[in-house]
Amino acid sequence: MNSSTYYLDDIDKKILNILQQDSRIPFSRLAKMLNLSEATIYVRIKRLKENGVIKGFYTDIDFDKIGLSVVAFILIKADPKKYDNILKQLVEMKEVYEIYDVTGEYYAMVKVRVPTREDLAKVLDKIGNMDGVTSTYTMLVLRVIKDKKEIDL
Amino acid sequence: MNSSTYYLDDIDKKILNILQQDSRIPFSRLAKMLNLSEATIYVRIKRLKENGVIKGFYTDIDFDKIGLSVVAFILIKADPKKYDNILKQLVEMKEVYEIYDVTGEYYAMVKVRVPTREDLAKVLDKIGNMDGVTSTYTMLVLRVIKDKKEIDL
DNA sequence: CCTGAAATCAATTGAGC
DNA sequence: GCTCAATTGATTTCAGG
Repeated sequence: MNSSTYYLDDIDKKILNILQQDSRIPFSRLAKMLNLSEATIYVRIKRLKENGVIKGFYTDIDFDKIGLSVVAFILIKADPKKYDNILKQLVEMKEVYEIYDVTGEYYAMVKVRVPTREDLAKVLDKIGNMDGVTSTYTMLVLRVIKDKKEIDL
Repeated sequence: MNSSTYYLDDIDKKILNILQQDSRIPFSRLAKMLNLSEATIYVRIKRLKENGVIKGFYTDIDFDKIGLSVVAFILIKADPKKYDNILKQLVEMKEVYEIYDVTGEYYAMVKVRVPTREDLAKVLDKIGNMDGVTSTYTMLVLRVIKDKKEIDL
């Protein structure tokens, strides 16, 4: 619980649970499932969007199917004075999908996604050669065992 | 490029680019944006779903706003003979959102999400005490610098 | 905060090029 | 594979409890 925590009642939770699994479900079906009017569903979802609880409705694409099948996590150690600048460069890279500031001996962890291993090698070179990067550690993803995008409310 | 790679033409790519950012956009708007009939958009999206390029439509929820604000990545070293069993247990844990088999000195990387640091401590205890887990390394996420869910097609 | 009904707009189907 | 037109179904608004 923190100050920005938004209270969700049971109806909100049920709506969100369903929308997490299928954002294109018609409000009319949601209304039937929850025994409420369409107008209520409409107003609830509108409010959840306005409050920022719902950040957006996205489409999940099979990256393998479109030839982006190499995924890796890279841990980065850096000179603290140059860290901000490194982050800026990482943010700009289209192969970099996620960047986290983390505790521990490494400063940042990034997730990259590329078509081939050669592309990964290029990305590693680029990151390794950035001014201020003192070392990197790469974990190539061999298999995704679990990837749960939704939360149980 | 691998055997399961599915060919996307320019229209598919444009449709996917837009749907990635807003899965609830009306087909009628997509049709206008791409100068095509609604029926064409309809048929294209249907095919992309049937071919598995579109895996689903989901809703992105602000985890912070609902009180799930602690995120960590945990690297796990394990006895190879007991690894499969460890994975099974990790898959069952609701706090574990992602599990990857990775190359390098660690076997697996998992992403966990919990309400508080105490909850994280409990999860770490649980994983550390699983039969066959020889060591773990935890990186608490301090800040999410980038989290790009879509891909540029 | 909810519903019901009206009005507007969108998804889906099928004939035809 | 596309369009047009018709049908069905969904979203949005608003008056009223």
